[in-house]
Parts: sequence; C-alpha cells; structure tokens
Amino acid sequence: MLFARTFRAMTDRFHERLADRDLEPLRPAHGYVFRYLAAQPSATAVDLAAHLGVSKQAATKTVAELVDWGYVRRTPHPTDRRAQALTLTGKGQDYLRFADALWSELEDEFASVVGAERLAVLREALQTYLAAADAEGIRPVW
Amino acid sequence: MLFARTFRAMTDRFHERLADRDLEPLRPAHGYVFRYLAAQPSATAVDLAAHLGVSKQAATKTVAELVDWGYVRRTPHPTDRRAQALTLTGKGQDYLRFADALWSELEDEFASVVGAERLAVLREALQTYLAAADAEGIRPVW
DNA sequence: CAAACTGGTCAACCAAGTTGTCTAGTTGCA
DNA sequence: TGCAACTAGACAACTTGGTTGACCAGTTTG
Repeated sequence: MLFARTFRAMTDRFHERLADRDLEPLRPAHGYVFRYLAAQPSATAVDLAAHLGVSKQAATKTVAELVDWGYVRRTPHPTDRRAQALTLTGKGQDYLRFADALWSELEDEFASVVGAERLAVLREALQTYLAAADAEGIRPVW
Repeated sequence: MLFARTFRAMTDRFHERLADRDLEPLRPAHGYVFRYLAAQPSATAVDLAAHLGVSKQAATKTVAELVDWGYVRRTPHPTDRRAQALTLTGKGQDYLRFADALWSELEDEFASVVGAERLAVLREALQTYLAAADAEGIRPVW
C-alpha cells in the first residue's frame, strides 16, 4: 500500500519536526481540532464531536486537555446558556500557523524529489478520486 | 492532507467490502500479520513483534486471537524448543488471496476514475519519494 | 407550560497497547 | 564442559483513547 506508507512517512516527519520545536505533547488528532475551531466560531464540544466522528465525552476530554495546555479557551455561548463556545487562544493560532508552514515545507520537499509536474498530476488524481468516492456516498473523512 | 483522506477512503472501502463477506472481525492490523507469516516460514511471535514494531506481548495477543479464529496455527519450532513456529492455515491463505483480489479491485476502480496513465505517474512519484525518505534514514514503516 | 430534547459532566467499562517479572530453553566462552 | 548471560513466551498490572449509560440544567415545541 503505497498510500499508507507515504502518508505514514510524511506524518512521521511532521511530528518529528514538531517534537524538535514544540512543548506540549500534541498528538495527530489535535490538528483536526485546531482546524475546526479556527473555521467554526463559537463551536461547542458537541459540534466538535460530530465533526470528528467520536462521542461527545471523548471530544470533551480532548478539549479539556487543550484548555489545560492553553491552546483553547472556553467562553459562554452567545445564545445557549448550557453550552460553552470554544475558541483558539493566541497560542492556538500560533500553533496552527506553524503547522501550516511545516506542511508546506514537507510538500516542497516532496515536490523537489518527485518534480513539480508530477506533484500536480498526483494532486489532481487524488482530488478526482475523492470527489468520485464522495459522490457515491462513501462516508466523509473526519 | 490528500494522502490521508485517500488512504482513509480506500481502506474504509476495503473493510466495508470485507465486512460484507467475512465472518470474524478482522481488523486493519491483521493484514500485515498475514502477509508476514506467508512470507516468513516458521516465524515466531518475537519475529512478528519486531516486524510490526510492537512489544512481543502485543504480538502474542494478536496471534492468540488469530489462532482462536482458525487463521493461524502454532507448531513446535524446528530448532528452538522454547519457541513456536507460526504458519497460516488453509483458511488464512484463503483470506490472503481474497484480500489481494479485493485490493486489486480497488486499484482498478482507482485507475478507471483517474486514468491508467495518471495512476502510473502517481505510483512512480510515491515510490521515488519513499526511496528518498528511506535513504535519509527515516525509520521504516511497519 | 409541560413534555421532549440537548449540552455538558461524572462514572464504569473496554480494547489495544505498554512495562515488569518470571520460567524454561539456548548460547557463548573460560 | 559447565556456568553465566541471554531469549521465547506467559502472566499481571497499568496507560491511553476511546466507549456507553445516567444524570442535571437549560432549551424548544405542541
């Protein structure tokens, strides 16, 4: 399985470099949380759970961790007094920017090994496949 | 992350189709066990653990499951009386053949969506990248 | 305005891994 | 050749990242 090995090789490198620079033990799954919270203002723990495809309890646990580490802040929800709106702190936003930079670094390295044209073909092929797969009603990823 | 999503989409489909036909709850990790045992006659649990990159206890546990389900057989090791040689039963071999057929089915579908030429380029690009990554001493996958 | 529903928390549990300890068999070397 | 060091595998206790179930307080709806 070439995809598996490539994916694995890239994420391994990503976390390797992350570990060089970073402090808290951020795990792969956290990336999706960050991205979601950045995109969805005043998201709740339940929203996040639905997005990640896990139980609300699991999502809450992850959020608690990120709050402890200072990446996420809980604020009163604007319209629902039961709920808490989750937002990234400055530290959280910094991390996200850093992660994005790291990914594009890895992508550049990929391009320099296989060539920019091949990368373009590859990107297009994967997008085509995913579009087709989604259209067939295969469940979405994350 | 296109790789991640593609990888996920394909393995999801794989296990979906597997579930249609299959009986025991074979999980993704089991595939690697089967392939290794088929390739390495009289492998031991410790060998398997090293191959998978997990502790020997974890490997032993997985093997016990596969033995219970009738995919793997434990026989006395030819040269070491402490050890047990692990081999696939007929059922195990059947499963491996079936899984291979399923993968090439998925690959054919991939090719029919993105085109055979693009698939060829893609395959080559990934292999190039992985070769480069390995050469740099990044740890091997599984 | 009461019934049904929903966000969040607490608690018990589970699956898949970990480390540590032990026994029995194997190997290397003085 | 015999003993010390090593190793395959079993057993047990623990960790991690998830699960389901019960519950309370606040929200929505007929």
